Amino acid sequence: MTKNDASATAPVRAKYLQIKDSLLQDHVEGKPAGTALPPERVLAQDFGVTRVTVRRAIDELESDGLVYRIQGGGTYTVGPSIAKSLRLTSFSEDVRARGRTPSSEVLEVSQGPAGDEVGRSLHLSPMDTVVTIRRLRMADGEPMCLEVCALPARLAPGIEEEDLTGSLYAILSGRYGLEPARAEQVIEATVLDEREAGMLAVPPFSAALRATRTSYDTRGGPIEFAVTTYRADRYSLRFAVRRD
Amino acid sequence: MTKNDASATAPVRAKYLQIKDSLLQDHVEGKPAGTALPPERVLAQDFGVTRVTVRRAIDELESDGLVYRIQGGGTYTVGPSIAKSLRLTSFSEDVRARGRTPSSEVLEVSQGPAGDEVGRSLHLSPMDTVVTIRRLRMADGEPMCLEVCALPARLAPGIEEEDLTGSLYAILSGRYGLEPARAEQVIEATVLDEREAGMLAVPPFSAALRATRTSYDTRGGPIEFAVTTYRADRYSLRFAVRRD
DNA sequence: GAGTGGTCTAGACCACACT
DNA sequence: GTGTGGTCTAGACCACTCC
Repeated sequence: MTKNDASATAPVRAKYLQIKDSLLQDHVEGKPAGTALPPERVLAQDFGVTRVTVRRAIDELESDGLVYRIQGGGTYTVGPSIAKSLRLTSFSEDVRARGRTPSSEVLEVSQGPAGDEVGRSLHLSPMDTVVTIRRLRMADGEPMCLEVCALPARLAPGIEEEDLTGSLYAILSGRYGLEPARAEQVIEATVLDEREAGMLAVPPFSAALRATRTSYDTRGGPIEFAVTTYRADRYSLRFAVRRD
Repeated sequence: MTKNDASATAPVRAKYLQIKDSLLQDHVEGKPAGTALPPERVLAQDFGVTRVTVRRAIDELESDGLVYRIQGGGTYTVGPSIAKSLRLTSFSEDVRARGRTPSSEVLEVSQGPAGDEVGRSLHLSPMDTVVTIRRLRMADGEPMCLEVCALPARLAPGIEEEDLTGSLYAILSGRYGLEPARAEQVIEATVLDEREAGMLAVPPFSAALRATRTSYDTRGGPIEFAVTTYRADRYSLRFAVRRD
């Protein structure tokens, strides 16, 4: 038996994550802003763990921007309006989390040399081969963003034959054992040209958010370089920051 | 004596933060990407602390996007190109951190009713009085962003008489004892109108990043609602995300 | 198997808020 | 003073990587 009582085959889920989920359900979700959580010492007793473990769970909630702590005062909920945190999620996951249905139109799948920028980002030589996938991504059939994604061809041989209308992360994980673990991301503002605006069904020269992301797998190697252009009228980035 | 050997008057700096700084200096800054840090157990011995404390320091570096960990493998630097994290910083601090000199032109200081959006954000009634400060902010004399900031008049009486060309956070902290501790922030893309573009010295209809921020002090109350419009050609947001 | 990071325990003391 | 969150210790075992 493992240290957790999860069923034999299920992967072990850390206690602090279980406690996080439990706190989320019992003391955060649906609560008005400013609702106090029970003291850490009480929670520790309730859950039968040490205070360190409870704190770990609350650390997670805090960095998700869901609660805040006041030293000597207590821990309080932030309220229902502020939610979405900065996790590495795929477009498909993102859209589903908002209760909508993701779909994609594949505009282009090609192979070719990485070139300068992509090569540098993926730790490849500019002449190494990458697979480039260009997609228009939609939520409930409404265009949301344009995505151009480059993968080292060596890491995902034969990916051109896959159904690329769904989650790329699911394919990378399922077929190639590549698990995205972290990413570096740059967010910029840009103006759409006529072609882009047409595909996104907005007036030309509309504003857009551009996210340029390099994803790394659990072993630390780069596996994806993607540039995603989001409609400014449908997408914004919301997060909590702390001062320290 | 306190638990730290800091000089008597200096505020105590937590060990894990001291260790973070030390690691930053000795094993991160200036190191090529992929450089391994010493094992946590070794660092613990070197610093004369437990492994938990060392881990805490490395947790910070990791959430700053400066290093990444591979279970069973080690801890490695991300490299020099990726840096800036998501801390709550003022424009002045931000610009200085980039080695440039901040300045501001105060365009307007006024008092009036909060109105709907501002009132809601600051937990005030729409009729409560707020001080509105509109500034053009510059780095080395070059216009970088337009900022409109609203404060509850009750919290900062007489702030109109202060010199507002510098850091607002410094005034809030120094004169009013208000210490911003956390904030909620929304990032959007927008297009500048002629007036805004003129002030920022860019062509009309250029793209811009708009950050809408509500800041809270250490006691949990909202103290500032600010909308900042950044030139897209001078500002981008760079950060690391994890999958979990 | 040896070494690494990931999680957890059972305490302790400090700093701060509230009354 | 009492209660809260913030930091720290000195261990332990687990999961994973690399050889």
